[in-house]
Amino acid sequence: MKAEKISELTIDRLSIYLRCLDQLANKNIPTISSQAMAAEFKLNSAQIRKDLAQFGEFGVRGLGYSVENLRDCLKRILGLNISHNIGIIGAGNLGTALAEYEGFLGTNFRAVALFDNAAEKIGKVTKRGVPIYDVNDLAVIIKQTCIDIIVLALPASVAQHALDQAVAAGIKAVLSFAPTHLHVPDGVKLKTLDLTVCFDSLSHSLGMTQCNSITD
Amino acid sequence: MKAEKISELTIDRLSIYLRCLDQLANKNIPTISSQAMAAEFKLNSAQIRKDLAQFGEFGVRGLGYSVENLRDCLKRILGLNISHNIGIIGAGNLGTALAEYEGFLGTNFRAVALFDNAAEKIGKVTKRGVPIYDVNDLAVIIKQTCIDIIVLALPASVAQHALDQAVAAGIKAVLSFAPTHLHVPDGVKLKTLDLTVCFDSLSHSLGMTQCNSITD
DNA sequence: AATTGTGAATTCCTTCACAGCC
DNA sequence: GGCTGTGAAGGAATTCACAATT
Repeated sequence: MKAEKISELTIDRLSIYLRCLDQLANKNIPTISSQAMAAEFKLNSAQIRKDLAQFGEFGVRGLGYSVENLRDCLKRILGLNISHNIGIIGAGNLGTALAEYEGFLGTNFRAVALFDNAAEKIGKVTKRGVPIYDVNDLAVIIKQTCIDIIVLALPASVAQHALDQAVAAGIKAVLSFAPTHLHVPDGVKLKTLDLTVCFDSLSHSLGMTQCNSITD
Repeated sequence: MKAEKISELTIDRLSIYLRCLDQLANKNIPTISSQAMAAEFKLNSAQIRKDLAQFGEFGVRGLGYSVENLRDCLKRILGLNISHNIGIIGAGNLGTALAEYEGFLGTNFRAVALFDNAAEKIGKVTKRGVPIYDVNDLAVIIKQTCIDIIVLALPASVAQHALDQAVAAGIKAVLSFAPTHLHVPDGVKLKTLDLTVCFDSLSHSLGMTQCNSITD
């Protein structure tokens, strides 16, 4: 195991590998080689080995990897051995949908709070029982309910302000859906899922196919 | 302008540049240099120039770029001169939220249809009036309503099947929220927004800060 | 004088290929 | 024999630095 800085791309792939291993475990496959895994899930075997090797020597030469063991190791590396409570700022359509998101079921992520500034929303709960708090109480609720991940599901214009409040309250991990560039201090991890960029990119690809016929 | 293959990263940045230019246009700034733009929006000026240069010579040496002109050019490159109708497969929390997504307002993307297989949902409309169709009628509705972009907002287990149906109906651009690897034929553009990977990555970053104190 | 567009340099990521090990 | 872990090679993306241009 090296002390080098590990790239974001590697971390994202660990999550993919873990998903693959979960499927293998469900099929009661005890052991798998990087090549077999690469073939089954359309990956590159060298990359799997390189990625894993950055965290230790999990494999056995001549045999491959123990599915169960590797799964446990990846879970620990990804911090999935402990539960995470998620707070979502912005109780609009997207924020509420995320609070109810079925994809959290069976994982150890749990949406425990929504925050908004609209008086008519504050105090209510979602269908599944996630309470909506006043965003002014952000810091208090974060502490009370042990929130360690904040999701920003609000307009770009107010995203930085909400982010600053979350950071001031001690939050170190943020997922933003706001289509804008945000600034965070060192030590705070920010991921941005920019739907505008996604759709623009799809729009571009559609234009490409047209250009072939128009020859502009 | 070169005929080289343009990277996805470049396209995604064009979308960012366009957003910046929109802001500059709002401030009635007629002209901007790559350096000024880089400084204002925390970008790299050389990268801006390289990205743009792949599509033509939009700037004037000594002066910079015309905000209005560059904006129009980027819109055309990104295919934003024409409107796009979006169909969303999966009328669950996420799918419905996307159909109502405020971020589409003021753009030329419009969610025009939801698809589901749950009898109790089919035939209804969302608050903003997006109709929910039977997913079996996918091909017909795609043609009728001129849908050119499909969003997959359904469980991983059924995503590939739905995708295949959309592709069979002639769809060339797909955004998937399903946390699974999907296969598309050549000529079809697929973007995957994997929330599982995002949260796992955030979880990992939280673990890192702990390691500093525990020194494991 | 100022700024673009771009070759060269650099950094980062992926893939290859094989020594070392089981 | 088969597979891992890894140095080396190859490729891709970013950044530098400057000649060309207005």
